[in-house]
Amino acid sequence: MGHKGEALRQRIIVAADLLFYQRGYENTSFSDIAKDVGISRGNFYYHFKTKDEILNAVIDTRVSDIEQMLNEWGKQYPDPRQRIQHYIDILTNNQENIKSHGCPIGSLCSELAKQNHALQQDANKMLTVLRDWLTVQLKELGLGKEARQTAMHLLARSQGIASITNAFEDKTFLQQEVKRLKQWLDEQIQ
Amino acid sequence: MGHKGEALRQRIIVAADLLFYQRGYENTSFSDIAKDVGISRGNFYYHFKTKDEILNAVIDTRVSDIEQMLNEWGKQYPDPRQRIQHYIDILTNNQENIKSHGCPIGSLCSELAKQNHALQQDANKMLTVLRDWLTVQLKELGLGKEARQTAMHLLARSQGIASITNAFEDKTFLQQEVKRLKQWLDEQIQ
DNA sequence: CGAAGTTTAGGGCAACCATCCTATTTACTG
DNA sequence: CAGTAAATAGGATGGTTGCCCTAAACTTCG
Repeated sequence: MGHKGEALRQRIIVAADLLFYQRGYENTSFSDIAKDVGISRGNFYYHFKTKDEILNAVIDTRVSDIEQMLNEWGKQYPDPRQRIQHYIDILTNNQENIKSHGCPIGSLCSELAKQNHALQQDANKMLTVLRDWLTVQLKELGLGKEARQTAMHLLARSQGIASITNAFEDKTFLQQEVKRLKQWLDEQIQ
Repeated sequence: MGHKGEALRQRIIVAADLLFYQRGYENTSFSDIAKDVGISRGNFYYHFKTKDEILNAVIDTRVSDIEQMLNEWGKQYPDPRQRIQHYIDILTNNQENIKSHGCPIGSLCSELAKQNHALQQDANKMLTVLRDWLTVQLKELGLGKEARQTAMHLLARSQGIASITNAFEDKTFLQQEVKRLKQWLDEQIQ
């Protein structure tokens, strides 16, 4: 297989990723993606034989993007405290998108759960990667058995903030909640 | 208009409500609802001319159900503290459904937001009714200007708990978080 | 160059969906 | 009981979707 096909494959994944986020998975058609990439449906089908296949590719990409980001933070920031703060800052850094489309992880998991989709478990990997990473960070900060539970709590808080920010289209709320969440974090790890 | 039609109309709304919750709005067809009610599509169309129309009816029903519930609590429980605890208990009381289908309010708002649906604002009413009611309760408990912000925080926490419970299909997590949320509430209003 | 493999385009198909339409049955009223 | 209105059934329609198929164009390499 030539590398030209591989490059196009990547472009398709990027376009699909964005559309799935903005419009949802079911609400995005092959034609929508093909149009965005600027190719024909036939060509699209050459690269991805089913819709599940491209969803799978999008999820895989997202998971490894997350893993890479967390890895990066591990190298850049020696203090787990700092790393977790960067996790929370994801909310602030993406507030415009969150306001318009919610959390890309949470909204996808929610949609797939509703259709009992076969790839629901794969989508959950986006969450478990974050959960496990947060657990490690919290343990490094001296938390014991409760680290995992606290990590889950952090996930839930983030999801809640994204949901309400999206529903009310209110970035101010997001900012308030981020501040509150950071205060709470400081109290947990002194 | 006879009252027979009105009764069927109600049955349609109930069936649609449930299906929208379990499968999502877009993922539910006229035929699905008609089949559940046990009527033909033609009859269905006699009662609701468009899909938006039935969504509208479902939202209206949900909103007034919520209002009625809150009203009831107002009469039954003299202490706002108690009332808010009942709000939190909604999570526990519906944990099985939340595990399988998420929060009926949050997941609908999220879906409609993704499609830029005309009724998104109407769906938000389910949230604003709760927010405003929580604000009143918190003010009665002595909170001032921060009452509204705290109410929003409560909404977000609930949404987050529902999202993660649904994604991980983990009722234990829901129970842990409810406990935590009640502890937090106690700290806010002493 | 020329053959074999890779990539692209786009027409076609069966299924599904929201909606429309018409015909029939049922309920109500004078 | 007759006639009008309400209610029900289900076929028809036009649009969209995921997916299939075939032919053409392009790449690669002996």
